[in-house]
Amino acid sequence: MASYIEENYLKAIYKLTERNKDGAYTNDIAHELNVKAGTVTEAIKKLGEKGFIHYEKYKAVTLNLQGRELAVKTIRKHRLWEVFLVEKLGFKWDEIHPMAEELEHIGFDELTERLAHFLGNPEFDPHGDPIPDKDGNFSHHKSAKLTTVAVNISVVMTGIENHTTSFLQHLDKLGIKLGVSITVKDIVDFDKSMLISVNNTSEFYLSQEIASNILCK
Amino acid sequence: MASYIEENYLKAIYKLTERNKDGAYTNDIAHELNVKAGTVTEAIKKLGEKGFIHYEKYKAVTLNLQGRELAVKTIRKHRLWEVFLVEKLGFKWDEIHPMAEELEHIGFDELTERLAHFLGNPEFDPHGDPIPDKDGNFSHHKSAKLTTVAVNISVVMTGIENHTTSFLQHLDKLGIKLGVSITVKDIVDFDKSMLISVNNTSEFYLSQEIASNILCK
DNA sequence: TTTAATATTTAGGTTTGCCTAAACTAATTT
DNA sequence: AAATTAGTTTAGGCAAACCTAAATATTAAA
Repeated sequence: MASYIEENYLKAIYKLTERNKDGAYTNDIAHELNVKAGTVTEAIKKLGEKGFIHYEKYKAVTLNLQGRELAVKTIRKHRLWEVFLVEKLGFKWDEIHPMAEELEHIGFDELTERLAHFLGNPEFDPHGDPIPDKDGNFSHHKSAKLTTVAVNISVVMTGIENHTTSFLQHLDKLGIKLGVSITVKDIVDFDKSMLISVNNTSEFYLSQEIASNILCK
Repeated sequence: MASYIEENYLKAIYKLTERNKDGAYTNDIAHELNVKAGTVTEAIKKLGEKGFIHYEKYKAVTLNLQGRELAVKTIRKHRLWEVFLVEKLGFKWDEIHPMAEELEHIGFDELTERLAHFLGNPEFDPHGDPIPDKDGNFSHHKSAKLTTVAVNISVVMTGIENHTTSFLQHLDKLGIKLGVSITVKDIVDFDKSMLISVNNTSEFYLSQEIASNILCK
């Protein structure tokens, strides 16, 4: 049995380990969960004793099998609920995170699987992130950052690398959402900003900062 | 802000106060929540300080406006989620309580209202219990216990007074569910058991104990 | 009305999860 | 290699919820 809070630690460690293969550092976990470093130390020590993670003093922690399974299951639930909130309840993609953050801790396997079935076993959530199946396997669309796309090439928007509300709302305002076609019309030499067209209609400049957070294929 | 646990105290007090207008007693709350009496004393003392209930030493506690609103809102969420679980995910009425018990604590008004709308603003949950609207008003079907129905009278099954899994499963086995028509064919003088027919097809005897937990109109 | 039984509260402990501040370890710079 | 800086852990505290057991109140019975 893992508590609500333990699940959040495992999720944070999972996320950080995706970026840095070595594992997750105390300070980074603390920052991720908005707690202080000392709190993290005692939490990860206990998670180590309980067999969820590999903990050694002064080293980055990594998930072991049990911990990874729980983290992935929590991510699965989070993303399935996000699909529910958008597809069934009509929420927008920038509104759903806090709700999914609570719903993800409801722990009944049968509920999760029936929810998945009800939603048509979706493979991606409303932000384009893959939803692991019940065995923990992720679909993979081999997408690339918009910044890697050359002039005159058209691509399809498939995801984002930044999930903040302000970024999501800005994309909304620009008409950029999952599935739209983006054509790179020009790349400005000076600042690497891009002139793009969306669905061959609207045309505007996009800063490199924004473009680098948009995934396409 | 009230925690998950505080909401459960308020719900328990609400439930007990429905039965006994004087209010809820420490021991009864303890029994309802599976905690010890001493734990309840400190909990209700704090709920009193926070302004959710009226607490006086050695007296039964009652909800004040704020506490009642929160209790009713929690009941609303519980019953809406139960409708979701049965209508959308296909669970049976005897399986849903534990899941709803967790879902009821997800606290986003917008989510609750959209869920209600998605479900068609139901007035009753899968057990026939009324779902309060967003202002806390309950629909009322003026139903009576099956034991009060006379011979040769037909009624419609509208609810239950016992929510245990075993009772629900037994009703399933008998084909008694919300909406079926029940005709009282005979009442046995000896033990007040009833010979009934369900939807004018199957016919069998029902103990007084069971009949007294079935509501009809 | 005194006693006995029942219910409630208080007191002292535990665990979990958080905090701050001090102590320690590791990494980086000079 | 020594010293400074950055990161981690330890220690001592606090609040929420729970426990058990002892002390009080209240209620019911003799």
